[in-house]
Amino acid sequence: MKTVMHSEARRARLAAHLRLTEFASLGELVREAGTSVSTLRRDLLALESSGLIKRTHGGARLAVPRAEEFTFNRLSTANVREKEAIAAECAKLVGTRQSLILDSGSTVHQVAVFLERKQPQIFTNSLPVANLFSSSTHVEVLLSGGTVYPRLGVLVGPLAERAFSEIHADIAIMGGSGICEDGIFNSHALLIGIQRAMLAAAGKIIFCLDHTKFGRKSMSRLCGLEEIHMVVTDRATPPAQIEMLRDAGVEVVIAGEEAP
Amino acid sequence: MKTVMHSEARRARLAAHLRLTEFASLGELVREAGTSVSTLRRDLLALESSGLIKRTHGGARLAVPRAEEFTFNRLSTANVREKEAIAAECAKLVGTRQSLILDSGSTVHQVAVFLERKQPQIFTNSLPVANLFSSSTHVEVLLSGGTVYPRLGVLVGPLAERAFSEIHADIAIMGGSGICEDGIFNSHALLIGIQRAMLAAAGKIIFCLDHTKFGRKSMSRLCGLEEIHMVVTDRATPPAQIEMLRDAGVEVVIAGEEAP
DNA sequence: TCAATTTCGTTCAATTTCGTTCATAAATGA
DNA sequence: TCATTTATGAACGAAATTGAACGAAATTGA
Repeated sequence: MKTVMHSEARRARLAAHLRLTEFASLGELVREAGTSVSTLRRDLLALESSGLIKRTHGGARLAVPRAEEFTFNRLSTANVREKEAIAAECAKLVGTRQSLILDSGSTVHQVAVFLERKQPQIFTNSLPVANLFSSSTHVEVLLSGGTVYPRLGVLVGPLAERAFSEIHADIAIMGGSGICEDGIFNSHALLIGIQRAMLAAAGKIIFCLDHTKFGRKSMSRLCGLEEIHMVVTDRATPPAQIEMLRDAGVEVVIAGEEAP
Repeated sequence: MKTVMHSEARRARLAAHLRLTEFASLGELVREAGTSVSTLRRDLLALESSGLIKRTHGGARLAVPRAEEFTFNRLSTANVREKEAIAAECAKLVGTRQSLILDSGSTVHQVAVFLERKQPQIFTNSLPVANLFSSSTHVEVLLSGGTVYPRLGVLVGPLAERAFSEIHADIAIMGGSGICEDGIFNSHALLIGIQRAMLAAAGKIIFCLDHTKFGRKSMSRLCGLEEIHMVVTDRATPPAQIEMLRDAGVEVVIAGEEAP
């Protein structure tokens, strides 16, 4: 798989990534391009002189910002660092051209950012995710219908729920607001029905939950631990909690733990 | 399979590979063609002089990148003035708290911009329209499901079609690419089915069509003039065309005619 | 404000790729 | 059959790309 990518292809890929994310850090772009920092800098220079992007300290951003869309603002989301690590790790679990169900929520949205190269087929009720790929030809996005929930850009209601009850996907990548030995919880009661339909429609269920979600319950219980297959979290999660999950038969992946 | 391929066949194969991958490195192309680097270079030279591809350092890329079929941003900037006038006029036809079906397309998108104060309930298959009301609590947006059509951000497919067949709205605000005495036409065959469902679901049907659309037919016929109730257009539309519409029983509103 | 860290831009050596030339093999036509 | 044309593969110097190093500039945190 040691294919050397050449400048044209690399730059196209970088441009695509930036169109997707609006802004990207150096490290992110280095990972995306698979080259050294020097080369990446030269690429960014070229893309900048072509007017496509603007370079910034520590990264680059799209020259012409995308139209106002539902999109998760980096600054407005908490624990960006951890969520990015979790997202990158979770994306590694996805194979090429698999069909995925993507939950709404900021962590899962982050996962989507890393998914383009996997050329997945995505089912989602998240407008931000749909917007992310609206200009990508490599990713097929099927949006459930539903009423747009203001500010979050999540599609809710019976239309959304029914859409998921009529499909099947290889993997569901989910989020939640709390996890403990009693199961997984979510704070939006409106979403519970939809999430249950998502769980029922997927062959494999992965939850992305940062350490702040552990040991917490919130309003509505979504499902028990026995219904899920895998949890991706960060290093700050207490070992006892991880032990508890593994005892319950849940596979746990910890982002940022080196294992070459 | 170790047949000596003739240059023609080889080049066709290379072209096909590039059409598929957009970019390809030398090594990749050598594998594809099964020749030495020298011969491959000569092939690429020939393909380049035929205008099909562009050679790059380390490989080659397609001369005309695919998937850039139509970016209606540029096309629409030409008639922005007219479209805005039409949109403003069309928005005046909408009452407070009515339920609306909004077609995809740039003109109808413009109408949506003027609709917020009417506090409408909107059914649409247009991602840009949904995004427009991202922070508005006055507008309720119900998005049809469907596959996201790249670049345009339109939801298409059976899910979208079915969504509209199950609802009813006071008014449908529609767009098209051509209108003449035979009816209304649209260039995207994918959308025809959805638009028909929209028409069937609305009590009143308004088409927004600037003067460039008159007297034109395009690929697919959407409906006859007897099925629609109103057309909003601009002052540059020939009077004969307007007369024709009125004779057919269609109410015509001309944007920018009244003195305020 | 100052110190520590990160990022930037430049230079330089190493590698890869390009274009040209040359020799050989196959195909064509007399 | 032989000469001529065409296609192919290899070789080699020139040019471009790449990755690392290092001092300068900017950012961050106290």
